[in-house]
Amino acid sequence: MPFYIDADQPSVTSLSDMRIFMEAPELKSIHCDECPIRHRAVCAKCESDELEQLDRIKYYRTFEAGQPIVWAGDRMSFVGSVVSGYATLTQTMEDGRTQMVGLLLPSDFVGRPGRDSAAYNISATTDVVMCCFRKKPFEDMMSDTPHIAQRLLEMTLDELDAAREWMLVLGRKTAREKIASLFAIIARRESVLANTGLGVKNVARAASFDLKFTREAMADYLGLTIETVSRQISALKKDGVISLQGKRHVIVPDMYRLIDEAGDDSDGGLLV
Amino acid sequence: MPFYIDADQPSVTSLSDMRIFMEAPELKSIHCDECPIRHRAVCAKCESDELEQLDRIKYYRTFEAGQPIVWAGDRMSFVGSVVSGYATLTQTMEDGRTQMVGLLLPSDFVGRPGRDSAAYNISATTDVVMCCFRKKPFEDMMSDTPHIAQRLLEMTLDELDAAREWMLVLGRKTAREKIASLFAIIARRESVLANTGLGVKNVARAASFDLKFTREAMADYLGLTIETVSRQISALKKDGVISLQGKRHVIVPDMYRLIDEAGDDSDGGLLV
DNA sequence: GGTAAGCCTTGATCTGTATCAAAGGTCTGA
DNA sequence: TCAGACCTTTGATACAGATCAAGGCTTACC
Repeated sequence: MPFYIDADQPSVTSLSDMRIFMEAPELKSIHCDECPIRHRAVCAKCESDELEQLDRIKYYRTFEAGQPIVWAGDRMSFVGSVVSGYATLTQTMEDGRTQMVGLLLPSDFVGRPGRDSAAYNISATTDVVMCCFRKKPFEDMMSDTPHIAQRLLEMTLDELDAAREWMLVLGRKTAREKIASLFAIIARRESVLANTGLGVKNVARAASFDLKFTREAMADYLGLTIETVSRQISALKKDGVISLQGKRHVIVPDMYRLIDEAGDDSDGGLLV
Repeated sequence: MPFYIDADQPSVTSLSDMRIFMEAPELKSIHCDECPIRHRAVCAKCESDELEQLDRIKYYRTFEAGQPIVWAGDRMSFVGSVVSGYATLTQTMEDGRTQMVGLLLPSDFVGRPGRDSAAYNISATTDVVMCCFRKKPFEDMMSDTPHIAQRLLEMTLDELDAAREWMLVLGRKTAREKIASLFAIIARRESVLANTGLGVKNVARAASFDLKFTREAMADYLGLTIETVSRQISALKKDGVISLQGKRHVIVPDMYRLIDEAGDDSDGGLLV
């Protein structure tokens, strides 16, 4: 199948970055220096000798959209970074209720050093390329070189903050606020300036993005049903907070309005 | 006011541990070797020379039950560990809706190295003793000695797991399951064997604990109202899942039953 | 002993979201 | 071109939990 080209994520993985993977089926050949996530992933603080060492123990794997990467409880022989694409962490109850508990974007880390079975289901939402390290050599490197552990700590603290923001969304926000919050988060992370024909004055307030999620994935993210997700999206559209091109492309004419709908007191700082 | 004696937490801070603090108003005099959280806090992996170094930069602070420790947005000049008592992290929306996003028990770490304002409200639920380090010297030590950062990484990863479990509770569980989940978590962490008169055979399944929280705090933890919390506790009592001594002491005759009510597929392993 | 302030419980009613149901789009493959 | 699968939307109805309201219990203080 053709490789998924994510034209809406120019800052993260540009088209030319992706070509490296598309045109090199032998993925192992990409050197860390040329890696699109080099400066944001777990390797961000590594010196060039450390990078060499990582380079030797790494290998690439690809996962097709919709496919599981690991199941909760499975033995995990590797850890690694998402190079391109989206993946999700989900928890499931016996009766099938499921809750998404993590969202993995390019540069995010997968797996927990020191634990050998997965705690959550991980699955690919879009096609995903991962840079993997066998667990043992990676853990050895971690205890030798502090740069990896330092970066991992920073990243984990950021994830914890994100999880706590999300807890407020799950516990206290209405369905409409939940949808607005989700859109605000996505827009913050990967919006492109929207050409909405609103004129120069409003360009800075506008944004647009492709929704990588089905209604079901959004429902699992927000603790809602797909029907409620659908209704609230329709309502936001009717009220002019967003507009849609097709079912998956969202245009936000005024980010401040969207953030207001999300009920966040964290203000326009989001747009910086 | 007299120091709060937490007789239900023998494994964490024994009565005699507490006397150290009660009888020594000049708290600074306690040496790390005698510290009740020495082997579980951020200092757990430190060698004796590192401990000496920490000893020199630490100081103790106490907070009364109900008092704020820091407000979100405030400048935070210190980081530290909870030595005894309970504290909570909460987020608040403009209109007053609040969600608890973290629970701080003895040995838990407060503050984020590298950030200088608090992201959440932190307040003391019971009387709290904290072991504090001024931020700058602590950060300097962190970059010199890997043991602190290593331990902090472990602890942060554990907190992230707890936050994700909590997200499932908030997003997908019913009110009754939420209460049962909360009780199961508390019981797991600090239950004492209950003398419920059920006979030897059932002792291992039984547990009891003091609720340190008001109904309001539980509601903020679980994303419910106080009325719903109250009703669900009454219902669990009526159904024999728990019984109460006064309003705050909970007896669980059968932990398996409680865990079943919580809807967790994570099974009896919790009791180990 | 009386009263005020907190906290908790319980009842009545309302409402936001889930559930049940049907139908419209879009894409794929025969 | 059609059938089938999947995703999405929309309507009707049900229900869990919120909201509004009242009263009980405990503790503190005058």
